[in-house]
Amino acid sequence: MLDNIARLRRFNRAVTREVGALDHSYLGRGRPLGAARVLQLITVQGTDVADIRAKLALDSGLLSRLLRSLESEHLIKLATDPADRRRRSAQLTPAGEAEMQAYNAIGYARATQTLARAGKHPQALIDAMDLIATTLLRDQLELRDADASDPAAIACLDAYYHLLCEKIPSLSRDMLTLPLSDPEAYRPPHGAFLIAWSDDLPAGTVSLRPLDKTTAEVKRLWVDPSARGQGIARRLMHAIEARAKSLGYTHLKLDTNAALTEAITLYRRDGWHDIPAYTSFPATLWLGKTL
Amino acid sequence: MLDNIARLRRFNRAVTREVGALDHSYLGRGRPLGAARVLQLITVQGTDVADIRAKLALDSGLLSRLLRSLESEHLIKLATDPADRRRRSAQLTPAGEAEMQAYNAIGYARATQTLARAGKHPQALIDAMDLIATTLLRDQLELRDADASDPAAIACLDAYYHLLCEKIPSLSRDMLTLPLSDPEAYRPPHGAFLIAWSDDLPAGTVSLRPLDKTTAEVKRLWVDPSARGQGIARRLMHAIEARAKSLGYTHLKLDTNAALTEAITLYRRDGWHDIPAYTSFPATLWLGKTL
DNA sequence: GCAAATGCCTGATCAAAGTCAGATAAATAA
DNA sequence: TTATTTATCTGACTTTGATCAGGCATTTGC
Repeated sequence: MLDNIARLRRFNRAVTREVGALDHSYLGRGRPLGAARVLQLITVQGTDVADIRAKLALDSGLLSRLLRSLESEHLIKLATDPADRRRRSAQLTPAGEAEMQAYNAIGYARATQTLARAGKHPQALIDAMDLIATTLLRDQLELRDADASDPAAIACLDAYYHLLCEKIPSLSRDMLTLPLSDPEAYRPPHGAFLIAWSDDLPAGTVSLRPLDKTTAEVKRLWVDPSARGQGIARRLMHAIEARAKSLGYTHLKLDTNAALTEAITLYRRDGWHDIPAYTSFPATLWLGKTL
Repeated sequence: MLDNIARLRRFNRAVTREVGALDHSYLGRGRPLGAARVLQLITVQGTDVADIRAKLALDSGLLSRLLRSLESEHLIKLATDPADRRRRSAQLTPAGEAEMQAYNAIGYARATQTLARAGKHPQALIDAMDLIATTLLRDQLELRDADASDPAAIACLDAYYHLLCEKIPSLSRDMLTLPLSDPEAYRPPHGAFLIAWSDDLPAGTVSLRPLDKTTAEVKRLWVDPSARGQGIARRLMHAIEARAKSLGYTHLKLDTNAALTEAITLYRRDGWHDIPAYTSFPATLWLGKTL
């Protein structure tokens, strides 16, 4: 354990250097770091000023000035929120978009440089970073509704299918098509599609579709490998069960494959019980739960 | 690749938060961060002011003022270096030591807290951190001479023996004793013991002991698992060969076990060739090289 | 021996970031 | 309605960190 502390402190020092170097490179565009950080949170669609303040933990006075300095550079436009006219939201101008692109290019270049230092095993470095990011952002995990046809949803499902094919040898990737043929089934008011976000990366997903008036089916529970062991699957399951309840269902079903042992352990521990088969291959196990 | 960049940037954000939180907790002792950072580099034995400046990349004027502020708090004493009276070195006073202890306690507490967030697999988190730290500090790796009876050397050898026992089933840990029975053999002017330091963590080691006037033996090449794949073993071997040469040897020998395949690949690629057996179990392969 | 370089110190100045006490306007609760 | 809360802005101020030019004592190179 003592040794672990030494390792952790070395990590802190190494990463402080790295972050410092990144910050320094962000200064190359003649703008203090604070302003650059604020700019990077502003989107073309418009970002709530309150959101920025919360994310960066800034004093309202300081943020106000930073925003005005960005406005005087014509990078953003400030507008009052029509719904609540005390609130303001910041919006990127075309010039602001170009400036963002420039910052992204810097980040991209530095990231490439960092990966190049990984030597023979760049993927191992990325995996390690993922694990750390997911762990540190654990309490920031956010479950949000998505549409089954969103790019993020499709990316999750693709990863999920990939995993299935690895675990179930007799299953081949071309038996599973994307996007889903029935996205409508996963939309309100009868279905749902939840994504668990860690920062801006999808870490897991689960979905719900109607079977009949009182019964819905839980489909495609998936958690990114780098985010396992943190209870994300359980959070997703609890969320989707709560959603099913609020949509008026009284019974839930799901089908799974005996190869997915961790998931099955989770289901059973959460009160799911065996039911008769209601689907075919690749399903080999069928579970139900009364809400 | 694009996805990797997104992952890397998420890592940056996660870790910036974490480092920021640590920095913030260091402020709890009524001293600006700069002064705290300087203080943490100063030892009871005395630290060269020039070293501090190099490590923190500080302006000499700024450092001078920070040192004086620490001195006025009676935490350090400044003395001119007797060997070069332009140089100065800073030394912790007892009060300074106590203050350092307090900072260490803060770091320890935060580290414990971070590890607690790792959930079921804290060791996986530490391993990931190690991999990242070693990668990022790759160009800061420093080879330094050590004594075979140093605690750091013994820790390295212990890890090495552990690895040997894993790789060679018929070998048991109690057949290998520490500390070494012949530390004298690894001291100048006839032997050497090198440790590769990544920040303040030993990442690898190799040693040299005399066999006769013209021949020395390379012993115990080891690289920490978290630091593999970065050419550290090769750097250690090249350094020890250069050292052997400068000590006047013309021939090198080593014994190893067929189970240590990566090491053997390295030896052969670096011009080592088979020689007759000159030791017994656990050795199963003997190599030589002419300098 | 002397010029140049080195290591550190001093004083002046600056930008960035953060803090705080109000001011203003809008929304909300009583 | 009125009082309170909320979201933002403004102005005054401070600390921190950084830069730069010059000064001084010492060491090094020739």
